[in-house]
Amino acid sequence: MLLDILKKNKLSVTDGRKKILELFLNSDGALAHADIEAKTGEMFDRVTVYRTLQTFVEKGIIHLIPTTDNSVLYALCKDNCEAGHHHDNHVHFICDECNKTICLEEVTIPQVKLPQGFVPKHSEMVVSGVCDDCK
Amino acid sequence: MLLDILKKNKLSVTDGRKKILELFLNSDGALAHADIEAKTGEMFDRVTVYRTLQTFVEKGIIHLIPTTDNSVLYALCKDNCEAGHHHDNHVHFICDECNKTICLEEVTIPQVKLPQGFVPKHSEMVVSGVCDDCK
DNA sequence: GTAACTGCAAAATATTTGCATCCTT
DNA sequence: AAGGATGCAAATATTTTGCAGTTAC
Repeated sequence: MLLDILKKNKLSVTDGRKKILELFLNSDGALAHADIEAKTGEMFDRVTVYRTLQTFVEKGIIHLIPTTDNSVLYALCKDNCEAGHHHDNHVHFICDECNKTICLEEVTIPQVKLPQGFVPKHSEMVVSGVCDDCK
Repeated sequence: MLLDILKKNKLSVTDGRKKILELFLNSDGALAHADIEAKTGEMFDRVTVYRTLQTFVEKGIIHLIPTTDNSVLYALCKDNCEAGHHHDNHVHFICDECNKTICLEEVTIPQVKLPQGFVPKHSEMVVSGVCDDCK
């Protein structure tokens, strides 16, 4: 699974990529750069983490989640994501209690009617509140 | 108008606040810290801009717009926004061409049905594509 | 062997904090 | 006059870049 993903995307298999991808596969929610750094400790250079995340985003292995603070959140894309063409049009949920960000794969972002002249290409939706675990 | 907003929020009227609020009132879209710094030049210290924006957010004069990069975008709240209780549940549009972020006041964020156990408090929706000016 | 990846150092950028001074009320 | 707001300096934090050494294929 892990190796498949890397190979399918023509990425050489390195310790850093394996470890970071594993973190995403084992996480139900989104991860920030800081989360990954915390969970990998001294294993890799901070720069490597930045570059690995960037590579994963470019290849469409992970996608970005919008936030209102100046942070960057990443979450795993599902199988049908490909480079440059993501199908991650699901709603993201941020829990105010535990602060986790969760991909609600089964909740599709609804279409909205835009004013005259606006052409939509991509939509993002973030709902915050209390998650199932914290309620 | 400008003074009313500051007074209504019990903020002392200073040059910085007047100027920055004026920028928002005259802007159809969202502004980043950098935009404001660029438009005010050497007028105020960078720190003052940070603190002013933070104050405006706390008072509910402006609100944050979610982004996928590590930037922070601010937009003016409409009249019925109050501290801690925003009514800014409208869709934001980011134009891929001119890169402007526009508040679509008239487009309300639709409700979505969440999985069992999730309690929604607040929703954000960002649509990107091509805006009316750039098409 | 070669291209790609990593670590290190350093630069560039962004944000926060403390404190003395100045301005608004 | 008093409290709040600002500017400055400096500390932190974050992200990017270049390059030399190492690793995957």
